[in-house]
Amino acid sequence: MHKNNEFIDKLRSSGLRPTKQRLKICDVLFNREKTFHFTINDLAKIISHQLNEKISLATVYNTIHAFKNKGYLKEISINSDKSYFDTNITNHHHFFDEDTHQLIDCEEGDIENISVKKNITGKKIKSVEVLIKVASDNQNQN
Amino acid sequence: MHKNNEFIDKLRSSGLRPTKQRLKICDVLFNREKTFHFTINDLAKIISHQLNEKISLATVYNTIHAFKNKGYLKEISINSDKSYFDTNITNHHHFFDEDTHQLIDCEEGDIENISVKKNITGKKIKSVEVLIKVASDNQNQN
DNA sequence: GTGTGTGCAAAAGGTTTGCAAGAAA
DNA sequence: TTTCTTGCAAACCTTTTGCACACAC
Repeated sequence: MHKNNEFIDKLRSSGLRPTKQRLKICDVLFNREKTFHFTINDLAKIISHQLNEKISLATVYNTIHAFKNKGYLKEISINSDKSYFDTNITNHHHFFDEDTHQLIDCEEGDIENISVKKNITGKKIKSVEVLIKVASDNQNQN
Repeated sequence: MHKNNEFIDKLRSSGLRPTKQRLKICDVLFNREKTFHFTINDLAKIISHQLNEKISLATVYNTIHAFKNKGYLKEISINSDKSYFDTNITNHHHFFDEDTHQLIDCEEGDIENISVKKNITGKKIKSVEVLIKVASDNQNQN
């Protein structure tokens, strides 16, 4: 919780009021060394079980969407029943482990730059995402 | 409906009984020139509104999953509230138009081969999918 | 005090499931 | 007749919404 003031500034500077709930979520998401991949459900579980705090699900959804809109989180394109988010907002790609349903960041250099040679008339490229699905050798393909 | 026998053989050969419903769905999906991208809802609408036939939603889900498992369809990785399927089962990538929610196939050559330089220990790469999100120039980014 | 944010419960939307009736082999 | 498939409704899960109350400023 030692980055609290940092979080308060961050929220204030983007027009979000630094409420208790938002600060708690900041603490879970951003007060860590490594990137964090999660679903809303993951996050809610961490808050309620691990931290024994109670934040309404609706508030978690609200906050995550607010953070995403402010650019503090990225949503990852995976075909899944739930949405996955990533605290790493740099341009990067992902491995998705089909056995464990875990995401792993690709680092720069793991994949060469993608050059897209086709244009859609009147449209601009907003993002290019690569998803590499992996599974144990003796697993049936998705 | 002139490919009916072909469909019957296809289904039989993969251990699926060629029922009226499955043949109708085959007709909608595979009796066309170009690739077809769709959601279950799209498909159900075509069947009920356009063709005025009645197939239970559960059966549509059943059939699409069976077809996917047999390799007749591909599911596309998009973060969306619904699942998108593709009748083009070759290795290829996609544009996703954020304005219209339409998918467009990338043809071979539109994107250079992706070389993945990282390995996940004990895991095998099952697929590499590229998703290029596009939108009108004056649109806010996703 | 004003405007935002929170929490709860209800609703919505997509997908899955259980089971009885029907069709294919 | 045996096995697979269908259809319906209910259940399930994630996500969204409406509204009263509480909190930040």
